[in-house]
Amino acid sequence: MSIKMYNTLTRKIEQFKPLEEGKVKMYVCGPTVYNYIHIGNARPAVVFDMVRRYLEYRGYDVEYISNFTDVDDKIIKAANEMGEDVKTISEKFIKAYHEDTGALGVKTADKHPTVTETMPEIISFIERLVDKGYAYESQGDVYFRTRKFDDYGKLSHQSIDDLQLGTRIEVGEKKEDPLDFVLWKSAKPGEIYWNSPWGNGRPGWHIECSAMVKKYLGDTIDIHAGGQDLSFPHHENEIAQSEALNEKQMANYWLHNGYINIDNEKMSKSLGNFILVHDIIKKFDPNVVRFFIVNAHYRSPINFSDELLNSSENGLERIKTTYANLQHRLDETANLGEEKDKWIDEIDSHHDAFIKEMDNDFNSANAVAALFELVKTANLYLREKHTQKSVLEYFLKRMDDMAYVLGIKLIEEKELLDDEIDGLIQERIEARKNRDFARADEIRDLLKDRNIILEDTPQGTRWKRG
RNA sequence: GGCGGCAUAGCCAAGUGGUAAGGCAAGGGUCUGCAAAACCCUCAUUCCCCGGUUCAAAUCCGGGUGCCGCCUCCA
Repeated sequence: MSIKMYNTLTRKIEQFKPLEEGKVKMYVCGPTVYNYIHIGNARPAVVFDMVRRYLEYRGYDVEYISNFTDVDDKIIKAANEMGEDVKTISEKFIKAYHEDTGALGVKTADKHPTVTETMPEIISFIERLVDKGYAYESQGDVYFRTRKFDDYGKLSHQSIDDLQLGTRIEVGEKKEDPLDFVLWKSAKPGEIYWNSPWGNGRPGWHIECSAMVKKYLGDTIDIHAGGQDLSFPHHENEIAQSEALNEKQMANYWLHNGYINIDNEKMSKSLGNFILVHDIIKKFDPNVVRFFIVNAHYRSPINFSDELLNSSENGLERIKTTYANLQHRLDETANLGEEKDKWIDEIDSHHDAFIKEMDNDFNSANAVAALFELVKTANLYLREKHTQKSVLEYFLKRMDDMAYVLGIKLIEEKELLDDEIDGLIQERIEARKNRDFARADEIRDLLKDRNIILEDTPQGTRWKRG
């Protein structure tokens, strides 16, 4: 068994073969940090974090890099509007990005390079493109000679001549050709700038990723990923820059995630239909948001609404309840010594299904279905009169494994109950023993008002937060 | 004008040639002191429409309809 993934470059699902056995070099385009991220920005962070987790789970050593664009027109604009400097703004939103994605269970990358700290490499990258004739200086700007790069359009499968027919490509007086794109922008008065061989200015948008990939991962990497809207022009331009300079394929596999929609339309800043992660996690457990995202295939568009989130919340609750029930039962169970039995085989079959689905282009929708099947099996097992510790532990282990890959948490931090509540629970247990059900129900209602839900099981009473 | 995606139950969503996963919601039942949780049963003779290929199509081919996206900053 091996992992397959859809490669935008070939438009096919391909067997994954890393450059180096057992290792994966992966780069994911990160955000421009001029605002809090919205759910649409969060999707690539979440789904490629899941890809990373899965590759690691399958034994790969993954080197994972994701950038922050911390200098850019939009940040300059935001800085001017807020009366702050660029650095203050970018630092603020880098911090916010880590908080928001962290809440969604996204692991920190091995390195989150910024444009500002990669400046020497960016400038040298551009210089070498100029030396090779792929770029030219024009009144303090530097442009890439798009037509000189023969493979231009290979990722988005656009013919360079069809692009010209589009009416939206700006001509620009400084360009030799309307298709040329900027590598270095000269600074306007008052703007933040760096010194360069072409005067004071700052990098264009695309060059940073080319420089960072080269610096941290090398000329050719295994996986380059990002949102679908980056495939053109961003990734196309990255390919042009990197392959023109390095004369090697930039990435073997290009992965792109689908959009998040609101009412079937792409969530975007310009439409104003975006929901900030910052805000939604005040309303829903971020764990629910994560579960919602991984519940669909990463390439499918997904609609986003409170109603759908509620549905996910209920589904996740079911999984968590089973997990808690397994743990509760574990405390009451001795190991009888019997080892191999049909339950173990059942667990294995669901785990195998999970692996098979994830192997197939990270089909987490089906992988979640496998998790639900495991939950169902666990619930059946929990109805047995006699359970074995080793089997319960194996259920928990496999649930842990799946939850790890999906990046969801199955366990709440159980804060300690205060003495009063604990006393009430004890009192109720006594009352039930004495068949004083009126008092028992009274206590249950009392606790319910305090958001403590009681469940009586043959193995005793357990509680959870509502 | 070019390139691409999608259309499956009340809702979400897999499935890309072998006879419709999974979840949410809903209804009925079992268990329970009552609940909760769980379990069982029911819930698409059918996959946007029309043709075609095939022993066999939601899946392949042709045509049509509708929605969405990229070609401009965008995850």
